[in-house]
Amino acid sequence: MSCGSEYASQLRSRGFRMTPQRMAILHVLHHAGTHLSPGEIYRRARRELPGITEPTVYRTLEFLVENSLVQPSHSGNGHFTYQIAGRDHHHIICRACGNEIEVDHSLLENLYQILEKASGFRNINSHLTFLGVCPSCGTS
Amino acid sequence: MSCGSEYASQLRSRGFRMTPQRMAILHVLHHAGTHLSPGEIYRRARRELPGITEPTVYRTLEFLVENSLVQPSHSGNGHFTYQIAGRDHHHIICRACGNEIEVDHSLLENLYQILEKASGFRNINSHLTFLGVCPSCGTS
DNA sequence: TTAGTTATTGCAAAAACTTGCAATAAGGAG
DNA sequence: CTCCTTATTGCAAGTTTTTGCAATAACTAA
Repeated sequence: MSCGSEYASQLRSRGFRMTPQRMAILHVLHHAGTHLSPGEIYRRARRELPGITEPTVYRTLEFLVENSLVQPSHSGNGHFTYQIAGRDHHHIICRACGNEIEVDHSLLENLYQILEKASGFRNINSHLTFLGVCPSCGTS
Repeated sequence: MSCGSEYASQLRSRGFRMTPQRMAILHVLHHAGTHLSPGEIYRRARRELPGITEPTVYRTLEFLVENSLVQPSHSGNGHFTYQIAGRDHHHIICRACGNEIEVDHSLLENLYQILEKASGFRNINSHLTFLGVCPSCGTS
């Protein structure tokens, strides 16, 4: 709960409220160290706050993403996975074994500028997931 | 159906079969001109093949992706969307209005090489979806 | 501290997606 | 053309995700 008040004031300053449900989910993500699926988040949050419901978890995650406290990323299979917002990074998942590594955002910064210039879009900031074949699965 | 036999032989040469269900889905995607959600594909395919079922649509899409006849991409909300495989491109979706444009893959080619060199992964070929703010929604 | 406003939650039901398994039918062999 | 093998489908039931709405409770202001 050390970080709770930090999150709380971030939300309050934008006119939102801190609730036990949001705390529980933030706590789960804060201590997970990696991204989790909504189902897994629900299961863990329930340990801290037994009454929490699934719809609340889904809505809360969406809310926290909109407020930049949580970062969504794509799992290989087309679903979202969530982690606490922090250092900007991306993922590469091995198409063969599912193994996954992080890529620092600095490698992509250049591309983002090119994209913004070419498209006219501004403020591009997606978290990306690449699929490839990892060194140990590489055949040829 | 002009293109059907083309697809059929591609599958048969790999030991798979061409079926009315696969034909219907390929036909839908071939004529859509854009990416569609599984639900929308199901609805349209049913017009061509009334008996087709939802599980078949989901399984077929996954199958066609694995065989590179269909290209999956992420919609802004975390779900998959599908289109006929063809010219390599990516998407930028406006976070505000949902408007969406295509970006040619050539802009990213450089990045892919950098990523492969930096990570040791090979054969990186994801279709990417970026989120940004489009020119007409840009405020400041 | 209390009362009021309204953001947020839980409930219930729907929609979207997945899975296992028996029945079917595509395509090759004879 | 007919039979056989087995890839593929449909069915039925499960899980996951979404939605609407009434009840609740966080925060603000007095």
